Amino acid sequence: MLDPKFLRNDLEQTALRLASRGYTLDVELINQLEEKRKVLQVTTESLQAERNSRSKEIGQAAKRGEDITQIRAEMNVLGEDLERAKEDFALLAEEIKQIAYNMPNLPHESVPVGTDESGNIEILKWGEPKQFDFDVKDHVDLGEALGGLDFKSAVKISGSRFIVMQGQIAKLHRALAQYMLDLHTNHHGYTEMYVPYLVNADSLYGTGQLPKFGDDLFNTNPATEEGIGMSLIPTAEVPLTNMSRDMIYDESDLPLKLTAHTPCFRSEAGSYGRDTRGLIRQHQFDKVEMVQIVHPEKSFEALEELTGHAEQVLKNLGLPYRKMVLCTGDMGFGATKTYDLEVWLPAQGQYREISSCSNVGDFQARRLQARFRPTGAKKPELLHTLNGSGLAVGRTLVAVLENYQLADGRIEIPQVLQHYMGGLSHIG
RNA sequence: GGUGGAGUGGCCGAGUGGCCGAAGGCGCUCCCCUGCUAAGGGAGUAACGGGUUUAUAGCCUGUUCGAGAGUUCGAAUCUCUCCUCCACCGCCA
Repeated sequence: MLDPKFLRNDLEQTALRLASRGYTLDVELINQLEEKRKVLQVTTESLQAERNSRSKEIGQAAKRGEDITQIRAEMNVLGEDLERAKEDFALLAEEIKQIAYNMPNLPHESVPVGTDESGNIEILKWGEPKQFDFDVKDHVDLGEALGGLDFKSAVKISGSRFIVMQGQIAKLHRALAQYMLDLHTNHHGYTEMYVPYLVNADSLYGTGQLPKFGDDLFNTNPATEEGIGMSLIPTAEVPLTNMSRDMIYDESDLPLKLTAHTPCFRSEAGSYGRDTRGLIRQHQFDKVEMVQIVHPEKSFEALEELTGHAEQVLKNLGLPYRKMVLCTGDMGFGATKTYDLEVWLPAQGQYREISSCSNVGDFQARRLQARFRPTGAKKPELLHTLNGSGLAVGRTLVAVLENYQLADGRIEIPQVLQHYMGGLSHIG
């Protein structure tokens, strides 16, 4: 959620910046609503103030033994007026809130302007795509031939966009997650977390999945804003970032750097027909997530650092990748700036997203009421939150299978993983 | 799942209809006293929102005592629903 003050003071400017990411802000409508809001709120509150003070008088009069039937009759009338004003105000406030909740974050000045992914800009390329002297197979063929990827069983058990892994491939998948977690905790300063996979609606509002992106979630019954139902996490960003909800940290506690390995569940509504083959787009996939909760002045610095941590995983695995800065039109809802890391997939002959690292600024923190008290200061201030995949485990498995395949269909195991595979150097 | 108890400020804890945004204590900040340490004395110390304003200063004002709804001129206090925690019983990885 944006600072409501933007809606009052910097409306034109805000509209302009939102337009760069394809969001049209109805300036005139908001001006009208704000005008009404101001009047309604002031009248409501002054009625309230009058009732408060006169109710106090009644108490004192009653204590002195005076007759209060007259004044109580007046208060009944005032009460009705107040009731009406309150209702009108609540209605209007709700309308404004809906607009506010559905407005995306403002992009940072350094973000290139564009309408879709074609406007993203490559920042760097790391590693050379390997030249194969045989016809490369994709991860589906490789995994099935090795008996490690079982799409048929997954369809039987659950449906499409699920996977059953078996044997050494299942172990390799686990090794990847393990390795990432160890790297981030031992070398990058993150605290390992184990978190719930089912979360309540408050948490989803906090990180911005609700109200706008409810269709992407898997829910338990009845699962609505007010309901008791819970949702499966679409990313560990939700539980990790919500750690800071309703908290006031000491400045000396910052930054908080959290990481967790969790499954992620996404309904993928609206992506029918896209990436139907293989592990690229699944309803359930594992991810090692990094979250940082930082001082507002440090968040862009932290974004560079956090992205670097994700890059380090790719480097250590020897997987060629490129780093993209997303343009205004392709960024996620809450992001002020996002780097995507794309790994080279030889079978597709292209780079595919494997990590997305965003500085969310105070956008989530405002909803979360995630604050800190600057040393020596009285007033708490909003924190900034960041999140990034470090990395998506399933897609990393894809990348390892495809990049490390040998002519005979075996898979070489990257150096850093061999220790996690009991010293094994090859699969198959 | 059953029965009983409880949720109040950074923390502990009082408070059964108006004098309560809330006693007292701890903690914290500032000041005084003290040769050092320890002890002592005094003052201050919730968050969020609206209006006014150059102002995150001041002033006016609203909301918040687990959440929501209700009763009432008036609710931390009474009623209902829900959530959470604690104890015991049952069940269980």
